Amino acid sequence: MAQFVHPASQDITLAGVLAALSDPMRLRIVKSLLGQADCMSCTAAAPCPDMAKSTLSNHFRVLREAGLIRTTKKGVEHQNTVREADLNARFPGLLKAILKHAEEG
Amino acid sequence: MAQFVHPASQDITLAGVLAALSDPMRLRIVKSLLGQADCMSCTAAAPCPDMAKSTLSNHFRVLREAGLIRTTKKGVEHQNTVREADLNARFPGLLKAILKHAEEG
DNA sequence: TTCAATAGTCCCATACTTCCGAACTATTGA
DNA sequence: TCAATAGTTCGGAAGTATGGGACTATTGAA
Repeated sequence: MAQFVHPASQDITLAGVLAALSDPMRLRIVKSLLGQADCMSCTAAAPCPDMAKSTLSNHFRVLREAGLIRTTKKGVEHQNTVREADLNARFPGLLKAILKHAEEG
Repeated sequence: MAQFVHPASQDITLAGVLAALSDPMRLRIVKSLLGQADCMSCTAAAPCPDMAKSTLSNHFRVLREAGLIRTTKKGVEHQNTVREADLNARFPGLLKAILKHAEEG
């Protein structure tokens, strides 16, 4: 899946993670993804239906480049998952501590 | 001290806190402030000596408006403290979880 | 096969932020 | 009263985000 840029887990930075999650839309995307056991397509995880496709795509790119999610292509959809294990290995407890406080939904 | 804008603790938002801390310089400022028992002036907490005064001032404004620090004026200096109690009341465990991973220094 | 539909990405113009230097304010101390 | 110090505010240049439209890739149906 060389078409997507996924940083190695040791390259995930604290500032990068915080910057990625500091956008309420992206926080909601990550929360959606964690709520699902399975992968989700971009549109399925979209925080609001009226967001432009390009903007949504951009948010996913930011999350990917920050190392928060991994995207693989399956047919016409892209499957996204939170890189929970990598994140917990790099910054133990951080993701949980942040998402605990993300608004209910 | 009406000259500074300090949000009420219930107005502190998760996105605001994350955005404020997603800048490495501001993360270092907060880390410096927490390392001190006492208040610190802006320049004393400055993350690097060659940063423009206006930039530093702006970082402190962002931290203030996000509710991370409180600033009071004392003579020619401004005294800054982290609003630890407010933050812990609003988002228990968050500040600690983030700063635990901030680079050593 | 070809064609339409679907899911995302890429590109670009506009709008918003951030950074810094310079000018400004406020306080202190000589 | 004047110089020095600590920050703030302003304005322009550089960077970043947004969303519309064109583009690519895959699927499923005719």
